[in-house]
Amino acid sequence: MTAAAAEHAVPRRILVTSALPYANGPLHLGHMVEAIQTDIWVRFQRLRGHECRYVCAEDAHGTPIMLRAEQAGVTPEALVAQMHEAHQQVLATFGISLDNFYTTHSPENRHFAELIYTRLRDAGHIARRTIRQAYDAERGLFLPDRFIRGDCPRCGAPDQYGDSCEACGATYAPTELKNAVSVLSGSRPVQRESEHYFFQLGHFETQLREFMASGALQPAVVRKLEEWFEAGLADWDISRDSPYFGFEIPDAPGKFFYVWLDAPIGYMASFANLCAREGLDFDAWWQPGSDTELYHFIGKDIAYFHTLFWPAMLQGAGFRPPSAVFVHGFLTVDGQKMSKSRGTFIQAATFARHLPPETLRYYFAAKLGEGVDDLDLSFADYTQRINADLVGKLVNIASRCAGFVHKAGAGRLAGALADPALQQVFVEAADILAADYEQRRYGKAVRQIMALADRANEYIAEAAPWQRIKQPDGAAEALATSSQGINLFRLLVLYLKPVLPELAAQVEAFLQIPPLRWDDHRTPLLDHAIGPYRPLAQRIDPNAIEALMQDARQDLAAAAPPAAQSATPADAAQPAPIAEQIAFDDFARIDLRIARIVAAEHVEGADKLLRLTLDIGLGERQVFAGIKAAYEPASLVGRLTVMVANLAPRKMRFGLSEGMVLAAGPGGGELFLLSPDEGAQPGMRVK
RNA sequence: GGCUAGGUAGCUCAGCUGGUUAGAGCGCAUCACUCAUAAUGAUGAGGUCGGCGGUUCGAGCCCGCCCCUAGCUACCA
Repeated sequence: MTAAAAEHAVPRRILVTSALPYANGPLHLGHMVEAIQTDIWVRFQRLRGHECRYVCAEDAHGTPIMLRAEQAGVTPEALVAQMHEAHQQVLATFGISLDNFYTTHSPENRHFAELIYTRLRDAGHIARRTIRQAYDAERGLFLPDRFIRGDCPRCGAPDQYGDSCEACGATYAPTELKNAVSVLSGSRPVQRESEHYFFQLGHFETQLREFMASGALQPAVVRKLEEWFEAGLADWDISRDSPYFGFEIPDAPGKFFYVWLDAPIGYMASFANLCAREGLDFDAWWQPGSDTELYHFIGKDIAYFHTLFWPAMLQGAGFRPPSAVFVHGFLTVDGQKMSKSRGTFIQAATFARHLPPETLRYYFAAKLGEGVDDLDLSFADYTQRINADLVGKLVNIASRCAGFVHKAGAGRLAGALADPALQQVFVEAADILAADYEQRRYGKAVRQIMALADRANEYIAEAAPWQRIKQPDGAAEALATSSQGINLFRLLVLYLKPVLPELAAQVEAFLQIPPLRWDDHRTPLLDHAIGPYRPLAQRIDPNAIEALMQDARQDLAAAAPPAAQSATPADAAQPAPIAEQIAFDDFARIDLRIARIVAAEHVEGADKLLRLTLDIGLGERQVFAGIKAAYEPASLVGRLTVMVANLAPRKMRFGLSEGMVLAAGPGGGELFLLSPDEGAQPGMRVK
């Protein structure tokens, strides 16, 4: 259906979701890309007069939640409730117009998870197999790969995750890891057998291929899917052993649904909860062949779950598949991946404390398209764009016209348009803009709207009401042209209303009109009293951005887990807490020696390492030190420092490292080697 | 390693099935205006379209190789 046709057809019934945020951390700006993209689409549909419901929920289950709650000394339910509250608040701050923000730890979700599972089971889509898995005997639970760390079996890099090596990129099974330890207890994981339940995805290949060909997916996603089809559709492990925070599988005591099974079912649960509240007919929306539409907005990282497992689960259990899945890319900040260690990790709530949330909606809208491309938040670009587009050209139109409406017309708009042809240009843009919104080409829509704003400013410059009004009979003309300007402004605000609902509400108040609807673009506002103009948007203060960045860094320091291992360098400003007390004997076991650096050189292929040759009196040792960013090799040669001499040698990709040198600092370029005072000699023991 | 997406002016991005001197906004320069939150208007400078090779009468667009960025590699959530 084309957008133009849709406008006059019967209202569509549309259910929209965005991905469930996980209840183990605050929402960040990456979450907001998705929430904003979804909300703009939802608001657009409603503006057009369609029935559009938007639901989401807290993703409450899984091992990380269980452990985090335990660490905080609260129940998982309490942790989830707390995160739920915080997430809901942030979403509201950004104007995300959810009809329901529910939780996967709910009776409705248990009901649908059990229902879908039993239907799949009874239809023969569930298999059972015994698998071997790493188990933490001390803590009494099975370990996900990410909870096992050890040395990479290929390159020997220490302290790598159980599934892949960050140093050399190798992927492997956690059993292949050398010196593997559980990050929970530090104990060595043992292998233990357990029966798991599997969803047989391969049974649905035909339906999934149809789904893929139906136009429900973007071209890039289809190509990715083809790759997955070629690799073969493997069975999906949907069970986890007790203890696990989630729903117990009905016919399997001690087995729980894997969090990813009940997470998407949370869309249904949230909607069912809404239905109960508002008297909607759930089945009318979810039964096969329903004439309602169902859309999921997701990030590209979870495309697999939403384009394979989810449609297969739905169809296998007798529900309708999604009408489409809309996949978006990731957010980068000033060109860099959002990362805690790089300090580019910005919480949504922190942003909202310093900058108006609607400006982020505008900025994202201006850069979002229908593709899966990543989106960069460049603060310089953001500032420029908000100041130039929103304040300089858009709001300025009202600002420069309103005065003349009051001076020349006592606050009442003229009874006729001064330039019907120009008005018509603006009116005719509506269909194209609607099509762009419908196809999620928000950036294109915003560009066109801003081009129209340029036209409006040109018109006003040409009409020059400030000159007309000085002439004896010029008042009527000044009123006519400034009224025309206000009408152009009104259309621009209408077209931007899905993006800027708050601004639109302010403008509706200023114009003293009921809430704008899409169809209103056909009817100009004539012979109508308007209120006095008040500034509708403020320029971005560069200091606010500086303060935001500072706060973001503090959030990180505050959120840094006080865990024993320090995989990421701590913030320099915030000294790490003192470690656990040890006995003198423990200290005495460490053999520290004065060492002279006799050679230092770059290591071919290593990003961070320098190869040091150390003289410790008793011979030479080779040590690889991760200090490349902080020191020029030449500057090190000849100087004295301190090394741990009795550290077990570590085989690294580039050779054997026989000890380590001592340095302080957060890492990167900020590292400071220790030096002994004058007189120390290589080989002396440090006590 | 394999795969997916991207690499176009200082910045952010458009460029339809390959077709004449590659576009927009911002920024910058000059001029104009002074109604407007120093906002607006006019004019202008600025690009070997990541690199190399190929197909073609003709390539930003097609093909091959290479470089860079991001992501996926699905029993991490």
